[in-house]
Amino acid sequence: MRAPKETFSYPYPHPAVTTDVVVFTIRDERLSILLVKRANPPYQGEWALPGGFLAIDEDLDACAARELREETGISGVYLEQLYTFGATHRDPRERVISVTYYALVPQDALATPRAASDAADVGWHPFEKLPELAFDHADIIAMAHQRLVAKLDYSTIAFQFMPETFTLSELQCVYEVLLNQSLDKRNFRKRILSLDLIEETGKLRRSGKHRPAREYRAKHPKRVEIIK
Amino acid sequence: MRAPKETFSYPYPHPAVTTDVVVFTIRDERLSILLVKRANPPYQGEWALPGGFLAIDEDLDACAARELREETGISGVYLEQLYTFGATHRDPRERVISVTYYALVPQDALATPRAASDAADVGWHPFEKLPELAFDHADIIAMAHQRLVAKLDYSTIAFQFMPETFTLSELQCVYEVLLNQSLDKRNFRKRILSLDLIEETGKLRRSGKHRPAREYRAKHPKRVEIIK
DNA sequence: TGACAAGGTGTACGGATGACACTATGTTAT
DNA sequence: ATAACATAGTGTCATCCGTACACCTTGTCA
Repeated sequence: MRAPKETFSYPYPHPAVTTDVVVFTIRDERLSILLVKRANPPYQGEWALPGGFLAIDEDLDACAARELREETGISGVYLEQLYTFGATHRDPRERVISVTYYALVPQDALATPRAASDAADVGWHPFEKLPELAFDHADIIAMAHQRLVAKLDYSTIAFQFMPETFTLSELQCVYEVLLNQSLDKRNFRKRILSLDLIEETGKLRRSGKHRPAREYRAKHPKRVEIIK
Repeated sequence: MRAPKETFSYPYPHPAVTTDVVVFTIRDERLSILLVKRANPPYQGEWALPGGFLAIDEDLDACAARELREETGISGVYLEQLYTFGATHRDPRERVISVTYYALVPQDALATPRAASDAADVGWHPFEKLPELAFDHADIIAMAHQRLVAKLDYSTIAFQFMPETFTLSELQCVYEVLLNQSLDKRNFRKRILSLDLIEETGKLRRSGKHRPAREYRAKHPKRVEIIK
């Protein structure tokens, strides 16, 4: 991919810059994170966040989106810059600054992730039992989780986990998983509906041997608003 | 400072990494920002945020603290990473990724900033009437301000503007300036005291021809806590 | 047609929030 | 000495918001 033997020189040392992405989704009523198994050293064979080096003419956001797409096949999802990690020896090869992002993938995401060239494997891992991770990626995940949970309180970020249409029970389940506590059904519905962010599709969603539920959709599916 | 003629080569292009710092304080009951006038191109003679290139063996936080100290003489203040700006042509010289920070300086800060070698001038500018700024520094300031105001609501960050001892009226003034609205004196005192974060020094602060005020100090001056 | 399982609905209490006005005290000028 | 001044300091009440709580509805399936 890169021209061999060519080198790039600077009058003083430059660090490498990467982006890494913490990809969250909710699967089987558990918060899960997408990890790739590294095909190459360092940390060969260990699980890590999807990510990679910034191209010299590429915006940071574009790099995160590209790496996500290339390494996992996921695109078009909510993606937000998280924090920049730059401890001096976080990568054994050279000085690497990692601009980290987190992404939220709707539950249904067709994308069963596919492994890319530099990944031996790709897969979802429940947040509650993550494997050992390469680099400082465990720290990055911890910070992403903290940010995600904090944002539940004052934004509509949870909607980014929902498919195009969903039921109130499904939405409640997302909140319960993220907050790790059960919520009162009536209070939940009252609060959500008072936000005026969703509307009925008019259809019913049937699943299982019980009364079907009303189907809703977000009025502005891509928008994350600050509330209260 | 750097050895001349030495060069550093890499098999693929690396961006430069800088840190830039938005330094806030409150002066004369106005939110103000510390700017340096650039002594060298690009943007020579224009106002910019203090900041500079990351040393190859230096942590990001350390770089921000060092640049702040070198360019303005300020140290030992609250410093938090804000966001990383990396648009492809934000610096005309080469590709530059800026990891930005914001700092809060107590009102009394002895440090009348002194201009450093690569700055023609240093000075405080009221947030409400900033000059034209170099690079994308106006965007950085806008984001820092947004973050600061948001944090007022759910943390004790405002205390970082206070000197070691202060009166409740002075503290209220800080909140009023930051929120850009006046607050009810009784409700403000009730709320602040209920947080159990400050204690009386036992002394009185006299200023002007009127009743002296009780003096307080923060119980944990360096700590910023999340509240509510 | 009856058991099942989740869907869907309203009220009442308690704590927190916000509005509001007067007295206290040291300083300064006369 | 004392009176005017300017900021310090204090409590109550009404309203709103968050929370706790239980039963009927409706489609499915045996």
